[in-house]
Amino acid sequence: MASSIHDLARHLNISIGTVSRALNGRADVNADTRRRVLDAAKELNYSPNQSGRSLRQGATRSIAFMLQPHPGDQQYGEPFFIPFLIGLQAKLAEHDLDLMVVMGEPGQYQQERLRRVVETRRADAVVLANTRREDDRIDYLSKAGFPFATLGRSRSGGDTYPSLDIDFERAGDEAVERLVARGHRRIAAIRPSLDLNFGYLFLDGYRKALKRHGIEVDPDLIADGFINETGGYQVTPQVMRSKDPPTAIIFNNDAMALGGCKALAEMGIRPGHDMAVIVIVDTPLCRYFSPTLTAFRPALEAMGRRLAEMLLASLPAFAGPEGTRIIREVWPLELIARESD
Amino acid sequence: MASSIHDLARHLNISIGTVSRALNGRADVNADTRRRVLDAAKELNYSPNQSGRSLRQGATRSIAFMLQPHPGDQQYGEPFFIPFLIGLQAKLAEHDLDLMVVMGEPGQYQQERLRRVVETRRADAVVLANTRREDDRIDYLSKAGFPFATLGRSRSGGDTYPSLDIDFERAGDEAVERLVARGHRRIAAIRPSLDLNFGYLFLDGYRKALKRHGIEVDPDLIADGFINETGGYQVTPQVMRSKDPPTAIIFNNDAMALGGCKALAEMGIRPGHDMAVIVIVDTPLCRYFSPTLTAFRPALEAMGRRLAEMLLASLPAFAGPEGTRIIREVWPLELIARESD
DNA sequence: CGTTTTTCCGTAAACGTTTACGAGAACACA
DNA sequence: TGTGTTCTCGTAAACGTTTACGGAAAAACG
Repeated sequence: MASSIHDLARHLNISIGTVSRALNGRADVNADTRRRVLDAAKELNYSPNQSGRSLRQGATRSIAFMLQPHPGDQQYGEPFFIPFLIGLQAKLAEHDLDLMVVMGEPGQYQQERLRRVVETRRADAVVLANTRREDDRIDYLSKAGFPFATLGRSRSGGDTYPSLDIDFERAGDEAVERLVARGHRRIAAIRPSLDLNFGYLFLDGYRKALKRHGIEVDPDLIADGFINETGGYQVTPQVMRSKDPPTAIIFNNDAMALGGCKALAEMGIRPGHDMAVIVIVDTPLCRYFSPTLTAFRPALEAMGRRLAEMLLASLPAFAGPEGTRIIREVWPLELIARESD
Repeated sequence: MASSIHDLARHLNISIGTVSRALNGRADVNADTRRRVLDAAKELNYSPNQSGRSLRQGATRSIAFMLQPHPGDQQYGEPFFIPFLIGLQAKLAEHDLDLMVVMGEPGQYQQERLRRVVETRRADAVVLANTRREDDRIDYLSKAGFPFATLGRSRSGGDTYPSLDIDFERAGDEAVERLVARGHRRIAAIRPSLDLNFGYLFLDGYRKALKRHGIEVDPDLIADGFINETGGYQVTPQVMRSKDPPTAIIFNNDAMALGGCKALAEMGIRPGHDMAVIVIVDTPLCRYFSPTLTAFRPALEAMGRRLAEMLLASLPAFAGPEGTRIIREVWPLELIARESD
């Protein structure tokens, strides 16, 4: 069924070496011979077997994308990652690279799946998502000398790998800026309690902007919750119990915002009327919720394409003449003004 | 860096054949030798190179999942496929199989990507999504003798491959049943205009239930639109212009329902008050929209796991002693009653 | 025409596995 | 002791490529 390079060579009465060179565009093959080989390849419907190539060249031409569920949950933060994945895959496809999706199992030792990919050499590089502040996957890959890039910054591993992140600090800053401009002084911040770096970055921006406006940072208005709807629902009443309650809340996650709005509704507080709400990192849900939620939106698909480029630029096999470059970028978000603030 | 089976054999002073047999659990190796091999493998951190295995065994141990964008659009129907993908990947991982995600490019010849995977033998089998009524990908794979399974039924290819689908016919029937029970007689049906099989199945169930209740099927109440929000927005006014307008609408797609509700709102018609709305195939958006949308929900993650099992059962290399079985299943949906009807 | 260079191609090794085959050693049995 | 059986392991081929090397033929050059 599957024709091999031997079949092709036999059919043309030439050696497999020449066939291979012809197909791979090498210079030392006669123009006429090359044409005959290419024609015959089309006729016999020949494509080189990837396993054979991989073995010989020591490269699989596939990139693994690893998603890690949040501990204690089976959520991966999907609505966020899908557009990113689409962009990533599109750019990789341009380079004839395949994308393998690896998901850590909820509640299992996370590195298991990653190790398997790395040790059995199933992929040439890895893209990590859900980056933690301290991320043992990064430590492992660094130590193993395995190429990788991350979506999100981490403290682990130094500046030795490409990374692409959203400017959460600036988003936190701008959110405060916008609310202050609309007259708010009591602004709460609700973020995930996990060791996710963006929660810290967001809060840095939030604090910075408050200070710039001479507003005291009130610890009672800052709360951490689990990064899903339930988390937002549970933690929002906490900031409302402050002796001087907020008039605005910035949520660092869409799901938490939805849960938070539910909690507010139960307290008789209407987001968009009695309470300004801003979400950092927009997802489709923000657009359809009632009231529609003002949110900061990243260009996720473009980011997927960009991170693929950055990863490729760091791989010796793909890097251009200027050699291997480690690039790190932080992208701004776009404010989508809606009804909730 | 990467240790090979040769390193391991040299280290133990035995042949690579014995090492391989020991690692693969073959019977003809001394128990003591096997222990020494396994220990040394752990010590030297050895894992077999997948490219080598693939080449020798003629199997890559990876399955490709192909998503196809709707023509003229760059949408893949993501919110629907993600839970499915999670289940699929989880079950495949249990069998040490990798998942490769292949996305057709919008506006490009769709089979291109698929051919590449098949011809270069990058995967052992394919799972198709977005199945069309007549699907040339199915024709291609059948003709090529390449193993595959589909999410969704198709007319192409006969009963020669495993498939798993939602019972759209029954959902259409039940939706009508529910609306009739609530007193509705003028019930509209809005479905995608593309050659997607579920649109036809849904309509069959819709018609069947109407007839059972002696309600005439009014062509003015049936409309096709593009399968996204804009499509729903554009086509909904069409059924409202009927001389005897509907009091209920069943949408065959979540995005179309959202667009439809927007159109209704602009006409001063409030879903859930002046108009009953039911959606077939629930997504998270239905839960957060206002009003929340009554919808039929499939068990997508379980379906992903199930289709993986069905595919594996059809593969000679994985099929049990009873041989290769082709299984086709149609799963029911669960009605999630909310505010909109 | 002799020499050097270039063009083109075949040979064979290598990538890391798995596995069919066969052989030596140990054992059982008469 | 001789014969047959069972365990255990080494040898070597094979999977389908790519590529270093060398050599024959052709072209270029003096």
